[in-house]
Amino acid sequence: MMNQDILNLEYKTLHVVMKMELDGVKIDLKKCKQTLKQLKKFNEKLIRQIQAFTEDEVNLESPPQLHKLLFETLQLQPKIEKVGKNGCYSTDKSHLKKLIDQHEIVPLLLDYRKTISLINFCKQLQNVNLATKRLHGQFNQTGTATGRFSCSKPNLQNIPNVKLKDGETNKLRILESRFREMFVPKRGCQFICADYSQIEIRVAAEMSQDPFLLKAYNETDSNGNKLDVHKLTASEVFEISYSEVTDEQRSIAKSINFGLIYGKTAFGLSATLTEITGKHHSKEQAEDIMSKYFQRFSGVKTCLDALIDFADKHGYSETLYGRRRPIPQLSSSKLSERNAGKRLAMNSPIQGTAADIIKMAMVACDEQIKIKNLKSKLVLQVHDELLFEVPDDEMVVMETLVKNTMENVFRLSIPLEVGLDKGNNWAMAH
DNA sequence: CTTCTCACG
DNA sequence: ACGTACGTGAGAAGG
Repeated sequence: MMNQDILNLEYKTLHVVMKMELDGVKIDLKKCKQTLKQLKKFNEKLIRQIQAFTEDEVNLESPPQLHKLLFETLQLQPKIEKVGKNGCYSTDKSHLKKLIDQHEIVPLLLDYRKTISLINFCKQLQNVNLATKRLHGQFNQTGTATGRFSCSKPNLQNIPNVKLKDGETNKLRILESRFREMFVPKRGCQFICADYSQIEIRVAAEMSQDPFLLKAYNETDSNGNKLDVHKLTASEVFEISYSEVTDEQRSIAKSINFGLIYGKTAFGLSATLTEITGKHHSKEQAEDIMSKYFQRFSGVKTCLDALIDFADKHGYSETLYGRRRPIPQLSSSKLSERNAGKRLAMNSPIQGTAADIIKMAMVACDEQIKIKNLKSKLVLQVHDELLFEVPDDEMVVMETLVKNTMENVFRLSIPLEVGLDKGNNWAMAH
């Protein structure tokens, strides 16, 4: 059963989405073709290098054949791993990285995978509509479990997002960084890209009313600068002063903050800690950090428990705006299923509330554009981000319109913050 | 049709 | 004891 507020929101959103799909987005086909050519060349070279290690023809797209090549022909030693359903060791990126020192073929395989993936993106982006010469993805408004959009034919919500650091020379990274540059505004226009900053953590702060989380978003440091939520978390968990937090400690705190949204366990956190620090961290060490976290952020703990209780009692979870998601897993007889249900009960209201908010923002921005008789168009939505195609003479008014509308569309006890970028392509580089 | 892998938030 | 972080779509292989 759908709540009336949500139903109204969806009806209003429908018109905005329809226009977004019909308008589509312009692609720099020249850049796309050029990149495809370079990727193909790069890919052929990798194939030659890889095939040199074996006499057999190996289909690198086949995990079973790759398993054979690595662990039988080349005798690599898998690390503490179990086999999958087809009796093979996993050969995905994270597992290959662990084997990187064992054989020079491993980095080549990683690059090969990357080029194949990027080549497919190139092919998809070339399928522009013959009449409009633009790309028209389908934004599916219904169908996801949480209220988010999905996008298909092509999926415009998973375009590589790589920002190069100064002096980066890795050729594949450079090629990968071009993909958002292929999305360009039409003549006489610029893009405005507006994204909500940490919207899910802010929703968690709102739902929990946890004093420390509220403080992170409501208060400033002694110099009047905005606080960094991950840094504040680190200072609480590691019991040090805010200014003493190291980059590594901040990065650990960040993974805790995101982890809480997903119902991460101590086991999962220990793996993340090992990855971040490069040193082994036990489950017990992770448990220590988590218990310290929930001791300090006790409001978060209470909130997550309440979300589980609510879903247990009703059989569904609910967002701040009343969107529901049934969670039948909670009444499963299998413990692992029930645990999965608990994670959904914690995550869905948070992810779903963020989805509600950006739908409201899409509607509100569309209304404002109409009221002011502007020609600016919404061209993409990527979960917490809106991309507008804006005529040059509307730039000034649109910048404030978009930011203000998005930040004020739904009032929380903490501010919603929107980051705004403009440029002549989606990468906004320079 | 299912499994694996990989891109995004 | 159980399995281990949520939500998506695309492409390829293998059955």
